[in-house]
Amino acid sequence: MEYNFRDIERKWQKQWKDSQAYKVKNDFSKPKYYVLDMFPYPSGAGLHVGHPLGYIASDIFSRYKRLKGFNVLHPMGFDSFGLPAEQYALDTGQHPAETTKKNIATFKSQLDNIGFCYDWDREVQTSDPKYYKWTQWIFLQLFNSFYNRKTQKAESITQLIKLFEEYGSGAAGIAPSAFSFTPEEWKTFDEKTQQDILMNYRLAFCGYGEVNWCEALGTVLANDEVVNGVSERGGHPVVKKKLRQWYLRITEYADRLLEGLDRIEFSEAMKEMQTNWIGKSSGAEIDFAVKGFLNTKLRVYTTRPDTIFGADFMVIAPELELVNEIKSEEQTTAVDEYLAYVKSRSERERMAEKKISGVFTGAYAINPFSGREIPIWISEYVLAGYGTGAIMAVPCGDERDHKFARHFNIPITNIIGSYYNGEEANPTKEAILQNSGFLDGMVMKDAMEVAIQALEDNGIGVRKVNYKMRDAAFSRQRYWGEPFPITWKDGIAKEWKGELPLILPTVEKYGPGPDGQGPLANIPEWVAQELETNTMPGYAGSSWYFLRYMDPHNDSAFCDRKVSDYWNQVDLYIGGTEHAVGHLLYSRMWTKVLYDLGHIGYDEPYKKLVNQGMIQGSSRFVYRMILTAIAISDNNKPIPQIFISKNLIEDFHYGGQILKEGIIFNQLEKILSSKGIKINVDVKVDYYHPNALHVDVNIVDGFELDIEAFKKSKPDYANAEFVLEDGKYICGSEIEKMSKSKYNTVNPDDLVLKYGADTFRMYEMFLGPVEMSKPWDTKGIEGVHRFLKKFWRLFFDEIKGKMWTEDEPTAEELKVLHKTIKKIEEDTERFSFNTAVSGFMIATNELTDLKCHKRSVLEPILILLTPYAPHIATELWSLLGHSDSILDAAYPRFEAKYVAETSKEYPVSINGKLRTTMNISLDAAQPEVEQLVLQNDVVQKWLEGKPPKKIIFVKGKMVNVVI
RNA sequence: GCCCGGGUGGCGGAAUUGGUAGACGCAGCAGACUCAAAAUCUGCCGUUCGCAAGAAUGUGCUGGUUCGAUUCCAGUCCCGGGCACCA
Repeated sequence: MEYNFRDIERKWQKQWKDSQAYKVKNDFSKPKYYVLDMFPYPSGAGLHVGHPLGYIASDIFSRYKRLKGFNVLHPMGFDSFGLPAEQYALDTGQHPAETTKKNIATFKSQLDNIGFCYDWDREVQTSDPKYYKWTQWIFLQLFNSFYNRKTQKAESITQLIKLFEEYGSGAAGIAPSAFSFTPEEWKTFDEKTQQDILMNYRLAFCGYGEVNWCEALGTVLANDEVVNGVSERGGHPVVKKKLRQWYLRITEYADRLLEGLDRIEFSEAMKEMQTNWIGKSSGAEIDFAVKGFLNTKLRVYTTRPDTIFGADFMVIAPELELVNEIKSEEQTTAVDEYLAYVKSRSERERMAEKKISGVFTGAYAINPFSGREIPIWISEYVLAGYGTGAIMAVPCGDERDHKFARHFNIPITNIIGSYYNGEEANPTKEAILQNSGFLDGMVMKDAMEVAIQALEDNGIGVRKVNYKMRDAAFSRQRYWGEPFPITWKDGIAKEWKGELPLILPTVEKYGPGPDGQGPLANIPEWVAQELETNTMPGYAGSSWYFLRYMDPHNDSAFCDRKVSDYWNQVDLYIGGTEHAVGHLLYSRMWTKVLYDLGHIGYDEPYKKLVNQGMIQGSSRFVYRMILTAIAISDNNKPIPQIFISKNLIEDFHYGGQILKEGIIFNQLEKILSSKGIKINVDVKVDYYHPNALHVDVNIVDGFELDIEAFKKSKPDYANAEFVLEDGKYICGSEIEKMSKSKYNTVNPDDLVLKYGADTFRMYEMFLGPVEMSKPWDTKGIEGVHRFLKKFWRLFFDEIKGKMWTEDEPTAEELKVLHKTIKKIEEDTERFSFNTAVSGFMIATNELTDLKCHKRSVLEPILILLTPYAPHIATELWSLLGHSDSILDAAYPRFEAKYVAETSKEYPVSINGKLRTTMNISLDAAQPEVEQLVLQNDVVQKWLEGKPPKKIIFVKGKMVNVVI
């Protein structure tokens, strides 16, 4: 009986479905384990081999935990709202709901092919009204809450009103704002005023923000859709435009988001990225008077108030209102020109720009301590959203300021003496201050406090903690997203009074509404109800989906509290680093809000996070010659497309001269002359290089092109001709992102069909560590497939049939078994799936060599294999005569006694270089080992009769003789 | 530009805590079985020198710490991810 994977996999996938083998019950009596994948966005391109990497890892771990006796929740769903579906709708006129439905069906069938243990009854789709009902509900929780700084948590907005009624704007816990009022005044305010004030505290609030506006497309663009100031699609100009936007007040949670990192198992890199994103810093805000302006102050934020005497110029963000106010007459033209330039620049470009640019405003700030006049500049490297949007530049201490000063010939004040070499800024805190007025003679880090104190005492500055993180923009001028359950009347935002969900209406026109509004503004009935026309962004639904899986059909709550208490935090979350800051921070914040409001019992969603690396595509190229300049057709026949094999490209011409002796030329002449075409060898080609075109990697074997398949791939290529090397067409290659447009995607379906799901699963794991990015290469899959066939042969021989016996195992066989149990268990626990796969290979090779076919050895290994290759394991388990399911078998226990060793082949080094090995008892101590080693021939040869300086012996590891 | 990763044979990778670099697999080479092929099995396989024994060299690059460095430290180059409206 041979390993017929197709039948086996089909049979068991059906059996699992029919028997509901992966149904997960909310059975509170069992210990739980929650494994979560970052759910996919169901793109039209379908699943490629990069997607399942994390899913296979999580599936293996889920099945492993199940074997260990846990009630395992391992759900899957779809992040089905998003921009690409809307763009596709715009392009094709199909409704996003339709295309999304189709895409999800494709994804699901592809996922099922791989044999995942999902309980599809728990599937969630963020675009499903039954789901987004609760996204809207949570949004309203945010809308109706504020952050109480005293209690350090979210509380109801009615509580805030109570505080205002009782204590006014000065109530404890209220963040300072521009409003200041007494309880009596609050009561006299009209509704609009009250609501405007409350809007400054709501966790979901409305404000104004700048977006990339493209007039020609009538739409807002993402930063990566803007290239060099124009839209990627169409190349239309893009400018900054202020629009009313919703925001989440995530900044109030900055400290708790930082603190929470100490309680969760994320990689240090991930924690660092989040910490840097939050960007907590402490320093001071300082108000500088502006020369000639009585009531205008320039407020800067600095982390180094100790360097205030070294501030040689100020830089303010070009978009600050202040610029127009203070610019001098002579500088007006220059400033306005610069503002126009900055308006066309994306934030990304501004930050990445190496070239120094800026303009002097003509105005001067006054150093409050020395009275020195400091010129005020504008430059794109200062962004309005950071701090106050203005910095005091200290060139001797900050490299960017230093370069700026050098570039514009601004004199540099040295306040750090010999710490500054005149060439490079030095950001030290250890220097003793000079030229610094009352701070002279102090060490910088001590001067910090003194400076802040002086600022506060004189009322010109305050101590300030700042965050780089900004409040999260939470609205999109788009159609395919959750509608806000909000109505606008007389400029007041109110909770929509209907029953949730507020259904996304069907539209005829997906195009943007008037004045930069979203497509919903085109619907008269929607506008008539005064409903919000923005929709929520992609991360709304994904910020809380882990909770919905626990209780997916609950119609009266987003998740029953008893259920969320049971499943609790996600024990293991697997996903890509590209979500390091966005999604992970947002969902951490949402969890904290839900916790604060008492809806769930924990404030961190994910206990442990494992990052999967990205699988890159290995693209293949063909090289097409351009013959129009040199080919002469004597009878006006069309010139065929000619493709040159990769290593011949350079062989065609040299210095513009066609090489008549070249390999290409001979072949080319043959091909062309048969078609009545001649090459004009006298034409000089100044520049000649063939076009490199992406070719579908699926019709390339390694680097060799399948020419027939290529000809069939496009009507254009049907009559193509090829210049070959050694009879083959060799393609070029490059590692790129896996994407449909690069023709480098590989569909898992094809591999499953050819090798089976078990082979595919194990091969994806065998490629390398899950966390690491690596290029996909289908070639090696054969090896894993051969391994499974070899494993099968331990049980069945093609000719002899059944091979297993009931014999007692030998010590050697037991050693293999227990070594394998240890290896697989340890590797699985530490997510080292690639080495686990090789562990299975080693075990199979060793048992084959030992001719071991004993049930008592094979059965435990079969259980170990189940999480990795569930189909073959289940089939063999059943063939071994079991009627119960191997999915719930007892995980084998490792027993050290079977693998104990008494001696070791010690490596013996001379001066750290390995020279020989010696078998020495593991009990042997230093003196005994030294004696043995000195007697060794090889060691004696190296010693040349001299005594060794030292002998280093690490028990169980190695011996090193130092001479 | 800033933040975070990564760099080891022809290729994917292993070396878990500073202790035998290259496990396992792919590709390649030689052989067995076969009319032949497929499948399977056996052996070789970092580089250089050598018949061999062996020696030298080798984990992006330059230094350092150590009896000993792929592993730790400093610097540097290259590649990937993120930088707030792609998901």
